[in-house]
Amino acid sequence: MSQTLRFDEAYKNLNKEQRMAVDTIDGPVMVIAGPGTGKTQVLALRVGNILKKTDTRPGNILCLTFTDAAAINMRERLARLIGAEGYKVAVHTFHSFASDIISNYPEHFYNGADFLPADNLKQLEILEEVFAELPRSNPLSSKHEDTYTYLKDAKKAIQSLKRAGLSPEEFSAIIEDNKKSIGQISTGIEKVFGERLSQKSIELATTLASTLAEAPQKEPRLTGSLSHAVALSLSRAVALAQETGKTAPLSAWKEKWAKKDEDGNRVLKDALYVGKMEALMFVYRRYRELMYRERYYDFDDMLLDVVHELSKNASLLSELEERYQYVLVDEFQDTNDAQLRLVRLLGSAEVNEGKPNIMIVGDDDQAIYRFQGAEISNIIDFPKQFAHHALIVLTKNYRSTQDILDVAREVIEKSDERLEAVIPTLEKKLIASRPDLGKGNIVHMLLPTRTHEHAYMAREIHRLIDGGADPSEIAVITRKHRELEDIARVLVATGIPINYERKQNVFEEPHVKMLIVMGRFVASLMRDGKEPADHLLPEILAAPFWGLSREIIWEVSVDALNRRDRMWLSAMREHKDAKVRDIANWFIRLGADSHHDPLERILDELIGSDGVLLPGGGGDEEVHDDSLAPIPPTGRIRNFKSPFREFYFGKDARANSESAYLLFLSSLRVFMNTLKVFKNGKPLFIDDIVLFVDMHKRHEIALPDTTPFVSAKKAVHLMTVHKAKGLEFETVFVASCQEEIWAGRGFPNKLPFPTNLPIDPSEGGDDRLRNFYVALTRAKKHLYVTSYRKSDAG
DNA sequence: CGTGGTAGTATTTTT
DNA sequence: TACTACCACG
Repeated sequence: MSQTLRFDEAYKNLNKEQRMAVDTIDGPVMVIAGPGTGKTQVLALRVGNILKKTDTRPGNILCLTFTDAAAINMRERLARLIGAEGYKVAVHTFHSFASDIISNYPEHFYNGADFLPADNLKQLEILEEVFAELPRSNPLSSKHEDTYTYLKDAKKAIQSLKRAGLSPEEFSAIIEDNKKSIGQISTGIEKVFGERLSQKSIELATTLASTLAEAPQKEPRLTGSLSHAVALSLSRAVALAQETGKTAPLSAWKEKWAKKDEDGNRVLKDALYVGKMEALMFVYRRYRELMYRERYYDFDDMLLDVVHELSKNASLLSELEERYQYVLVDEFQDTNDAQLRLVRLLGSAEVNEGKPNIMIVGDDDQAIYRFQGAEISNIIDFPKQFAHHALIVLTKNYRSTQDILDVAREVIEKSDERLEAVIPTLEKKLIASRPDLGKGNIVHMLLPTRTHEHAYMAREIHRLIDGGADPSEIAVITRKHRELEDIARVLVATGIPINYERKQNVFEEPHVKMLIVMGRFVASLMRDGKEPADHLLPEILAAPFWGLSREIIWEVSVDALNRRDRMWLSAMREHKDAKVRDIANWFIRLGADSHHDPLERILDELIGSDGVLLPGGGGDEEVHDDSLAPIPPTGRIRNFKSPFREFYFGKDARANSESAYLLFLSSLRVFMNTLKVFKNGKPLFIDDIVLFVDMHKRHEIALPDTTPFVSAKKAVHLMTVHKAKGLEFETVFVASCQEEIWAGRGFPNKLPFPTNLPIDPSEGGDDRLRNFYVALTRAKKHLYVTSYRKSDAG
C-alpha cells in the first residue's frame, strides 16, 4: 500500500472527535485523551495532515515526548503512516531537544566549552564540597557519622527547583521577598491564634485574612506573594467557620499553617524554615558555580539552561520559533514548570498574536509523575494560559469493556483536581467502543493475608492459562516493587512464566558481589607494605565454585589460628591440599600482576574467562608471560584457572539458568561502563574497584540495571503502575488494594519550601487516586482487584 | 464537645 | 517531619 493510501485509510477510520483534532491545524489546541482513546494515532495523523494541507516541511514540526520509548514509538508510527518523510519530523524527548539546542548553538552555552554529564556520584561529591564550606552555625551543616544529614535533602530540593525552572537568583528573589512580610504575618497570627480559639477568633481571623489580602500581589503561580497564599487559605477557613458557626475549620488551619516557636509564640510555619531556605539558596548557588567550574552539568541543567538562555536571547528564540512552526506535546499532564516554560517560549513570537500553533495532548486523570516535578496545574490551567484555544475531548475508548470504564470512573470522580471541576461543560465519560470484546469479569477478592492473596493470583493465572489465555496478555500491577518481588517468587515457584523488568542494584547481583570481594582482596595484595585483607578470605573460600569442602576450610582456619601471624593466606600456602595452595599463590600472583595489568585482564582471570566476557582482557598470552611479574610464576600457578565461570555459567549450569547468566553479563557491563565514566576514560586498575564501590556505598547510591527477568517468551507481565502507563492487557490483576499500600504516607520532607512556592514533589492526596485509576484502566476485559485483611505484622 | 499537648510510628514511584 | 491516637481540660 502506498504511503498516501495508508494515511488516507487511517484518516478514514478516525471518529468524529479524533478527526476534529487532526483537522484543527492552527492555533492552540488542547486534546483531552483518556485511556485507550487513540491519542498516539491522532498525534501522528495530525503531523501527516499538516504536511498534506500546508507547505510546511517535516523538519519544521516538533513533537515532544517524555520517554525515549515514546519518541521511538512516535517516529515509527509516523514512518508507517507517511513514509520516509516521517523520519525528518523533529521527534524529541524534552531532554534530547534541550541537549540538541545546546550542541547546535554552542556559542550560547557554557562559552562553547564541552561539558560532561555528571552522574549521581559526581553530583553528591560536588555537593559535599559545598557543604564543607558551610560554617558550623549554618542550619544545614549538621553531621552524623561523617555524612551531612541534609546532603540528600539538599540534592532533592535543588532538583525540584531546577525542574520548576527556577535559577538560584529567582529562588533567592522569592526568599528575600518572603522575609520582608513573614514577621508581619506572624504577628497577625499570634494575635488571632495565640489564645484558645473561641467565637471571637472567627471575627479576628476575618480581619486578618482581609488585611493580608491587601498586600501587593505579583505575577503567576510560582511567584505569588506569601501574604496572598496565607490570605487565600485563611479566608477559605474563615468562610467555613462562619457558615457552620464553629471554630473547627480555624483549628485545622492553625494546625496546618502555624506552629509555636522557641518562645512559645504562634508563628507562620514558614518563619521557622527561613534559615534553612537561605542556607539552601547559598548551597544551590555554590553548587551551580562548582559544577560550572569543573565543567559538569546534570540532567535537569539542560532544560534549565535552555529555558534561561531563550528567555534572554531574543535572536536565538526567534530562530527556533521560525524553525518549529508547529509544536505538539504528548502527555502534557506530565510536564514540569521548566518544560511548560519552554513550550510557552516556543510559541511566544509576536506573529502568533497569542495563538501559537501548539497542540497539547494529555489526560489530567493520568497525572502520576508529581514526584518528578510534574505539575498537574499545567494542564488544568491551559485554558487560562492560552485564551483562544480549541478544546477537543476524546471519549470513545477502544480498549476496555464499559464495566471496567465505569468502575474506573467511579474511582477518579472522587478527585477534585480535575478539568471537569474547572470546565463545567466538559464531559469526560468514556464510552466503550470495542463490541468485539464481549463480556468480561470484574472480580474483587478480599483474602485473609498477603500469602493467601499471592496464592490466589497464582491459582487464578494457572486457570486462565490452562483455559487457553495468552500469558503475555496477563499483567500483575502493583504500587511498589516490594510487592512484585514477592509475587514474582510465588509465580515462578508455581511454574508460571514471568517477565519482570525490575531495577536491580548491580552491587547486589550475587556474582558481581563475589567479584567485588575478590577484587578487594587482590587489591589489598598489590599495595606493598600493607596488610593483605585476610578477613575477606573466609567469605571468598566459602563460595561454592572453588569446590572446597567445609572440612578443608575449617582446617585452614585452625592452621591460621595456630600460626604466629594468624593469617589464612599463609596457612593456605602451606596447606596439604594442592588446590588450596594454588588458590593462595594465584591470588598473590594476581596481586602482583595488578601493578601493571589493566583491570579488565585481572577481572578476566578472576572470572576464569578466555577474554570472552570483557574486551581487551584475557586471550593474549604475550602480555601475560611478561617478565615484569615480580613473583616468578611456576608452571603450576600459571596454569591455574578460576573455576568461577565454568561453575556458574558452564555448559551444564547455563542450561538451567540462561536468564541468570544474561543478568550477570548485563550487570557486569553496567558496572564496567559506570566505572569507565567514573575514571573519565583513563585506564582502570583493580584498586579503582575498591574506591568506586566504597564511594557508592558511602553515599548509598545503587547502580541500576534494568535488564528484564524473562523466564519465557510468552510470560505474565509484572510491573508497577508507573511502568504500566500507556500499556494494555486482556487481563489485569491489581494487587494489594489497601489504603496503606496505594494511599500510604510518603517520605517526610526535611527541607519544606515556602508555602507560596508549591513545588514539593511529594504526592498529594489525589495522586494516589490517579495511580489507582491508571492501574484499573490497563485492563481490556478481565479485571481482578485483590486485597488482604491482615498485614504481615498482623 | 472541641481543643491542645504528648507519645508513638512510618518511611515510593523513575526520565 | 507529619500524621494519628489518646487524654486532660475548659
